Amino acid sequence: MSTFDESDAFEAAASVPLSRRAMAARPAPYLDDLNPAQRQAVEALDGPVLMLAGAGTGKTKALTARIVHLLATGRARPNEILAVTFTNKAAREMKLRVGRNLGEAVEGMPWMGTFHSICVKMLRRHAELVGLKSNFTILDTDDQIRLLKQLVLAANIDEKRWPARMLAGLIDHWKNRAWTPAKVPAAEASAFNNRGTELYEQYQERLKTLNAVDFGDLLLHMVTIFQAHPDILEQYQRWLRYILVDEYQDTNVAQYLWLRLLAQGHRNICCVGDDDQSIYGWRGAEVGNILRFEKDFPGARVVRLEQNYRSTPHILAAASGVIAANAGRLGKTLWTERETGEKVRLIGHWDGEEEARWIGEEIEALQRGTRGFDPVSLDDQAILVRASHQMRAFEDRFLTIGLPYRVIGGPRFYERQEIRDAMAYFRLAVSPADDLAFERVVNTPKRGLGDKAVQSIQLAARGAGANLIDGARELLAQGGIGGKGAGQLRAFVDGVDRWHAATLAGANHIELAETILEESGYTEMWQNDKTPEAPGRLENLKELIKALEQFENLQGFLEHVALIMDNESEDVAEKVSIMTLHAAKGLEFPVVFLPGWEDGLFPSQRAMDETGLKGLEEERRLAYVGITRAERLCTISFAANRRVYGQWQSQLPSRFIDELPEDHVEVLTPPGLYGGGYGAAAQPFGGSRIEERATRADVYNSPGWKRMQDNAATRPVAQPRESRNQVIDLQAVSAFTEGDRVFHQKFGYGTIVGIEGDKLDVAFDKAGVKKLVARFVVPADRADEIPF
DNA sequence: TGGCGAAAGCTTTTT
DNA sequence: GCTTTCGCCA
Repeated sequence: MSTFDESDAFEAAASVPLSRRAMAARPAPYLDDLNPAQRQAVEALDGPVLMLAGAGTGKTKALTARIVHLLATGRARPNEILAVTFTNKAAREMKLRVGRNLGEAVEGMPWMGTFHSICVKMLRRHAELVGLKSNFTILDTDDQIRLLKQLVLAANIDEKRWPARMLAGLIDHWKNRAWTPAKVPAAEASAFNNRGTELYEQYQERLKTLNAVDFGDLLLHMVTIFQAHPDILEQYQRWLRYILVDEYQDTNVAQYLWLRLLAQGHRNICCVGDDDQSIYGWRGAEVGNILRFEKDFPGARVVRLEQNYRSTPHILAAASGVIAANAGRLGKTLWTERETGEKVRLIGHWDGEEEARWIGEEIEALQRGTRGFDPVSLDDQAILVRASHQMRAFEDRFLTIGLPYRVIGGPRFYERQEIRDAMAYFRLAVSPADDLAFERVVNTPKRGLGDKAVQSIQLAARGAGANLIDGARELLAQGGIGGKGAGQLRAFVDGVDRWHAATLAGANHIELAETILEESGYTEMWQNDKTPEAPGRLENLKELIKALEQFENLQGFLEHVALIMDNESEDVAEKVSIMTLHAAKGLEFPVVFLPGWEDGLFPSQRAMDETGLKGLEEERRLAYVGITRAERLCTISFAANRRVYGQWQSQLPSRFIDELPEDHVEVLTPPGLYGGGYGAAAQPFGGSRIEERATRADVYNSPGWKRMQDNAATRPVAQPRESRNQVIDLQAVSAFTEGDRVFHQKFGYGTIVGIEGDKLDVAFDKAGVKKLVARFVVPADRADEIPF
C-alpha cells in the first residue's frame, strides 16, 4: 500500500530536492537505451504529443524517461509536472521507475498519481466552491447505493422495479460525461421512471449535507470549478507546465475535459495510449478521445511505438490478424526482432471441465520442462478468462490436483463486509456526525436496534435538525425508546463519544482502533460466529489494524483508504495466475492460456446485444489484449458444451477464431473432433463451419452476429406505465398456452416455449430462455398492464 | 426483530 | 447451479 501526501503540492520550489542547475549537468543514460521512436517521444517536450504505444512496445519506459528528461534538462521542476494514471498500481510503478532513473527517491512530485487522487488533492483546496468542507469524505459504491435507496424509497418509487443499483449506474454514467443535474440532456429525462434527474439532484443535495462525494464527483466537481472560476484554472495552468497521461484511450468525458482545461495553458500535453487496447467503453471510456487527439490539439505530434519487445512473431501476427477486423483504428504495425518461436495453439474440448483438465496438465508439463521448453515457473503462466465465473472450473480442477494458483482481482480488501464495518466505527470515532457510518453499525453487532429503532432515531434527528447521533441523544432524553433498546443505544452513543474524545486527545490510533473493535463487541461478534468464513474475517481485521501503522492517525488513514487501499499480498510460493482479460491489461506472461473462446461467451452475447458493432469491436480488442499478453506460448481453447447458469448448452467456437491467420496457428484438435474446425472437418456441431470460412471476408456473417441483427430488428419495447393502484388479476398458468406472446417487465417480449408445473419457459426476444412464474408475465397485448 | 424459505439474478471494474 | 435479496411469519 502506498500513500500520497497532499502536503507539499503547493509549496515553493525551494523545498524541492533537486535544483534545476544540478540536474542540467547530469548525464543522460536513460536516453541511451531507447529506440528511435521512443527517443523521439521522449525528446519532443514542447507542444502536444500523442504517443501511440502498441502492446509491449516499452510505453512505461518511454513515459518515465520523458519525466526524467523533463527534470534532467531543467525544463520542469518536480512539482510542475502533472502525470496521471488510472490505477494506483500504475502510479506506484511510475514513481518507482522515475526514482530509479534519477538515482534517488522521487520527492516533491505531488502531481503524480491517479485521476482521482489528484482531484482529491485539488478539491480539498477548493471544496467550499461546491458547497463542501475540505474534510469531505469519499463514499464508495456501497455507501452510494444505500443512500440512493433511501432517496428512492422517500420518492415513493417502487424499489423493486426501479432498483437503487440502476439509479447508481445511471448517475455514474452521467457523471462520467461531466453532466451535472442541470446539464443532463432532455433526451435522458425519461430515465428511471422519468425521475432520474430529479433523484440525481436530490442525491447531490444529500451528499452536500453529508459533506461527502462519490468517485464521479471528484472529477465532476473539479471540472465545474475550473469552468466557473477561470482564475483558479489559470493558477493550475501556470503551475502544471507539463502534462503526461497514461492509458489515454481509457479516459471518459469528464477526465478528458479536466485534462483539456488544464492543458490549455502551456499546451505541453503528452498522451500515451493504444486505441486497440480500449476495453473500458462500458464504464464510460471514450475511444473517441484518442481518435480525436490531433483535432483537439492542432499541431500535435504523433509518435508510434511499434517495435514489440514482448512477444514472438507468431503471437504478434495472430493478434494483428484479429484486430485487423476492426474499423476506425489509428493503425499500427507491430514488429519484433525476436525469434519465430511457437505458433499460437488452438484446441477444442468436449466441455469446460475437460478444458480445465487439459490446461492443468499442460501447465504441469510446462513446469516440468517438457514440450520442448525449459521448465516454466508457475509464476510465468497465466489463464485469462472473459468473465470471472469461468474461473471456477479452473479453481475446482486445480484444487483437486493440488496445483497452486492465485486469483487476481477478486473482491478487494476494503470492500469486504468486516473491513467496511470496522471502518464505519473508525469514521464515527473521527466524526460522530457521519450518518452513513452510524446507520451502518448502530445495529452491528445486533443490539436490538432494528429498522424501527433507526426510524425513530431518524425522525428525532430530523425534528431537531441534527445528525443521527444527536438525534439518538434526543430520543433517549425524551424517553422515546423502550427499555432494552434504550440501554443499548445509550451504550452505543457513549462508546462513540468516548472514542471520539480519545481521538481528539491524540490517543495512539492503533490501540484506539483495537479498543473500538473490542468495546463495540465487533470482534466478539465474529468470534462467536460459527460460519466457516469467520476466522478469515478476524484475520482481515488484524490486517486492517496492521495497515494503520503506516498512517499517523485514524483521520489520515480514512482519508486515503477509499482511494488507495488495495489487496496486494506478496506471495512467495510459485503459483499460476487466473484473472479476467480486463485485469490482465498491462501485464505479461511467458505462457498464456485463453480458454472459453466460444460465441456468446467471448465475444460476450450481452456486449453484442447491448452495444452492437461497437460492443463486438470492444470484445475483439479484448481478444487482442489477451493474445498480446503472451511472450512465448499462447494457447486458445474452446469447448463444445458448457454449462451456462446451470443449463448445458452446446457452443460454437468464437468468431474470433476464424479471424486468426492460419499460417500462425497450430491446430491441436484432432480433425473431426468437436468442431476443432478451422480447416478440419467440423461435424459434431455446425457443419456449416467450412462454408463459413469461405465467406470469412465478411466476419459479421456468423450465427451470433445474425442473431444479433434479428434481435435489433425487434428492438422497440413499450415502456409500461405505472399502474400501482390498478387492480389486475394475476395470471394463472392456465391462462397461457405454448406459443403465446407475453411481456415481462424486465425481459421484454417473448414467446412461451414450454409449461412446467406453475412455471413457464419463455424464450425472450432479447434475454434468452427463462423459466418463470406465470404471474410475472402478461399477454403481450396487455403489456401496459403489468401489475407491479 | 430476525430467521427462514422462495424467487430472481448472473460480463467486464477502478477509483 | 450458486448466491443474493425480499417478504412473511414466529
